[in-house]
Amino acid sequence: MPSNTVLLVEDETDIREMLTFSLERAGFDVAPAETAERALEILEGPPPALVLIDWMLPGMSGVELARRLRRDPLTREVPLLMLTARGEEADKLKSFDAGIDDYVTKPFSPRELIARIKALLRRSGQPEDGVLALGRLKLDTRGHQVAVDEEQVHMGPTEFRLLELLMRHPERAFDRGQLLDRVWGRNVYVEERTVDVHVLRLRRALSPFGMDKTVETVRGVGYRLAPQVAAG
Amino acid sequence: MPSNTVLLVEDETDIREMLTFSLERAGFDVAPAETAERALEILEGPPPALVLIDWMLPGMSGVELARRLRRDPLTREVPLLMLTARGEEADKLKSFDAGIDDYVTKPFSPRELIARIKALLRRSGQPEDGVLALGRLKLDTRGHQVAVDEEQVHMGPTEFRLLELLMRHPERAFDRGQLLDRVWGRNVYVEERTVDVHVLRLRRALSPFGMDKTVETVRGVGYRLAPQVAAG
DNA sequence: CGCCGCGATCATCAATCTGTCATAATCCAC
DNA sequence: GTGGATTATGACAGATTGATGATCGCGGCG
Repeated sequence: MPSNTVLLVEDETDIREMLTFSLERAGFDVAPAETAERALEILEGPPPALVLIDWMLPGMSGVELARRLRRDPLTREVPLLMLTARGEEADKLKSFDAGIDDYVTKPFSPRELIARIKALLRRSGQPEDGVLALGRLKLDTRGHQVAVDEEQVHMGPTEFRLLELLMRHPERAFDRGQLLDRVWGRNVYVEERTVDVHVLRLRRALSPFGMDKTVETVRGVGYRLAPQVAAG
Repeated sequence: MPSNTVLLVEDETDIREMLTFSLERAGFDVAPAETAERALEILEGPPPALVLIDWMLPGMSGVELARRLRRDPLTREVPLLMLTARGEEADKLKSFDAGIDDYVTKPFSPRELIARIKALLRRSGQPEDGVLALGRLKLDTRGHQVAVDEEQVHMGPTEFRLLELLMRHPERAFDRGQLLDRVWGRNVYVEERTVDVHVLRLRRALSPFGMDKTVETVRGVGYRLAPQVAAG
């Protein structure tokens, strides 16, 4: 992880201080800016891990600031989170149009905000929700549990995420690099062979149910869900 | 949405007191608020089972308050009932647009109001009598009592609310942040690890009945009700 | 006051999970 | 078949994460 800093752009002093407090409490370094202009100055330095922008700002608006960040190659990939008091569709659209990754509507709990930030940092990936069912396999993302024929299966967190990814893309084979990116996270340095070990562990967890062949090896490539399972 | 508390937002003192009386008589806990602003303050704590809002309020209007509640992830699912003096179509539409679940036109009889409230709670999956039953577990939201096989179980208030939340969402796993928001209330700065301690206390309270495994740990995530209990 | 019940933290211990190796198994092309 | 390449496995040491017991503080109540 590069710079653990969150650039916070918020003009209202109370909110800015409250957020600074919450963020630091959550282990982030905070670079507070009162205006978009000040934010741009700060951005002359090393890019932050994430930018948190209030929608309403004196001077340059939050949206305009967002647009600029997106135009600059140096900040193009920094996740943007918008704070807004209104939740109207137009605003949402405008924000996403400006390249916002997520937005939080006031009032929000600091905890919720932190959760969103972490989610964003973890990856600007797809949201997860619901029950994935494939053949005898059932994976509940909400309840964080896996079952074969209604019977609970225990596995570690990594194996869970691995299985989830595979079940979300049943027909597809992933090479180890892709698995590392999508299950472990982008900038995590882990030996590719480690994937093998976790696949093994996943297979072990499923084998008591005779489903150890659920995850197939694609020699020279990587792994995928077995076609008959994928077919459901 | 823990507790069988009704959040009542009504500026006219007479009506507010009358309603408070009726509601309590019907077995609800009541959190009265004179203004929308005050209501929002109350909503910093654990979410109520239902919100009853007067259409006309000084300051922020009832509709605006309703909109806010709908935007907030924590209150999005709480049933909303609007009180209005006028019954015009336009108003109705506006209310439903704001996410109101039902509305009652003044003048109304307390009996009718209570009936509507119960209907709403029933529809949103809450037991009319305030008793949640799951397997051997029985939790009375009105009497604030828990029983296993008809036998009383003693536990602290926090453990009670914790169990209530879990029983209301049997299939779901909550992370510590969510538990803090929903059981303790938002904007409450409490160490996440504190959740562990209360889970421990809840388990202790249940263990004399061999139900200490009722609350399961989901490693790396948080806690949930054990599936077999959830199914029961 | 001093006792109690309850709640929040902290320190510490225990359970599991993780990433890597080294080594055995397999597979494929020749 | 044989050899090199690719995977599967078992074993480990360290790192995380959860469980637990003890402690401190607060507000209610004799």
